[in-house]
Amino acid sequence: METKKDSLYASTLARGLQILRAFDESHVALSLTDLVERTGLEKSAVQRMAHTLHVEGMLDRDPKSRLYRPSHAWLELAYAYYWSDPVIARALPKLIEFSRAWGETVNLAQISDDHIIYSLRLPNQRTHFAASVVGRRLPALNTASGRVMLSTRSDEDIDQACARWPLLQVTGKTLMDRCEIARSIRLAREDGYCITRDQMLLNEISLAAPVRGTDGQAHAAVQISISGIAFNENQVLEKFLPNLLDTAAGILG
Amino acid sequence: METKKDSLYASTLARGLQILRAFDESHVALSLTDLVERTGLEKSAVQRMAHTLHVEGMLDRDPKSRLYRPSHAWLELAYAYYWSDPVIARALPKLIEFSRAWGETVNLAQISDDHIIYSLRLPNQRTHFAASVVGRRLPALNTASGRVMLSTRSDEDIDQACARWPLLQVTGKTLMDRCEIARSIRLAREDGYCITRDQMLLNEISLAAPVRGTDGQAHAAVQISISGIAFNENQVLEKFLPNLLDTAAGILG
DNA sequence: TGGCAGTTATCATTATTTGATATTGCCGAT
DNA sequence: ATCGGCAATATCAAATAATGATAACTGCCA
Repeated sequence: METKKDSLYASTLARGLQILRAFDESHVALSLTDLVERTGLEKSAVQRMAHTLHVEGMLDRDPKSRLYRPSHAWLELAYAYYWSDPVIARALPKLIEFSRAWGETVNLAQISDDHIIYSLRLPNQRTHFAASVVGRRLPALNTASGRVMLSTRSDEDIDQACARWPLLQVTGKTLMDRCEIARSIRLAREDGYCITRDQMLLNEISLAAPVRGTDGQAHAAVQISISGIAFNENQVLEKFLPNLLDTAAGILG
Repeated sequence: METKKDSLYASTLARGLQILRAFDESHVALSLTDLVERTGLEKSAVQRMAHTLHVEGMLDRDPKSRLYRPSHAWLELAYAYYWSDPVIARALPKLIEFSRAWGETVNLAQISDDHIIYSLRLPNQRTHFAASVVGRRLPALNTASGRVMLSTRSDEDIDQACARWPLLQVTGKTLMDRCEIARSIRLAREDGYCITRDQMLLNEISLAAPVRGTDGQAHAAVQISISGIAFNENQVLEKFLPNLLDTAAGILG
């Protein structure tokens, strides 16, 4: 037990959180023994934590299979998050407007450490499930949104990020070359947008514009996903870029 | 200290959860003392819990104001929830299809005790923030979705619910008469849908259709919000009902 | 500059968690 | 039906980790 020699650190609470975080896109319902495996906690600890979380309404349980599952409370937390983030409230109407006007998928992405997280998604066509629901985290360097946000930071920040931030190969064509990525970011700085293709999904073109605060730095990015079959990059730029830039600029402007 | 004389109950974890739940739509950033007030916990306990949650990445903190706020992790939890709920995966493409075809706001609502919770929302027009973000909970009896889901249950269930479930006056016109509500539910049973007006928002017409499982009971409802200025109830029914019923029936069908 | 409210730190006390173990219950195989 | 094995529950003495009172600090505003 690696105690964080921190007298204020409540390890029981931390253990409970570990249980919550054991659930993810490929672990949707877990038994006690699954939880023991995934968290590395003692069987008894898992038993007590899961029980407590269940009593407190944070975990549902199938009485038949005895599997634990996330409860609706997890969505309520998201609701509280939405109210707490001032960017969300300003972005949502703009995104709705864009979505309505163009009938294309629009997302709001935010930086979360060295990843981006999609905090608003307005899907407009059938696509993969992961691409339509809120809360997905992806390595910032691999995404148009991440790059365009990074492009508003200092050169040192960019160099550091390109050197150290994680990469994840998602499709066969996900760009993994850090020099190329750095180049892409500098280009984004000049252009004021970033466009990618086939990075998270084959035949998907992703176009992102920065949402700048008063300091000029991007707190978020507005991103659209366009079919790479129906359009090529130039067509996407021509058709959507001006409005996307307007939409993004209007959020904190 | 009201111990739930339950030897498996980890009270420290429960206290941590209390901190999380202290945040909501009107409490978006809380100081230590705010948290003490809202949770009723000891100052020291709050200090340790908040600190732990911060270290664990569940709370962000503004170093200037020292206020705690929900972190992006709250959205990640929502992401895990989405993958865990099989209804969501089946509903999402249908809702996208409907949204695209009709250009109107569509939601998926689920029963959560005596409330409904919106688990998917595809807003298509500017509306109130609360009506566009996922995770909002409303008393089931006051909503078309709640009533139509309830209408698929037994008579006893309905009677019990009408007698005991909570009501909440939201607009000046929110129906608070339990007899009227019971009547509305029985009508919904006959009709296979439920329509309301001015209940959660003035000049909003809400139309809901049940998503039935193999047992005939509704696990969810598909609901649309239509402007009561542009349409009256009959027009809404005529224009949208058939497709809404199809959409809802197609989800678990 | 002083005072105050809120935050951070400390520590002896003790309640709570721990983790090993025992028991129970469930499901599939025979 | 019966058995066997695995997983879930319950129990309990030991000791760790949480408690809560209090004290020290900090920064803000008058």
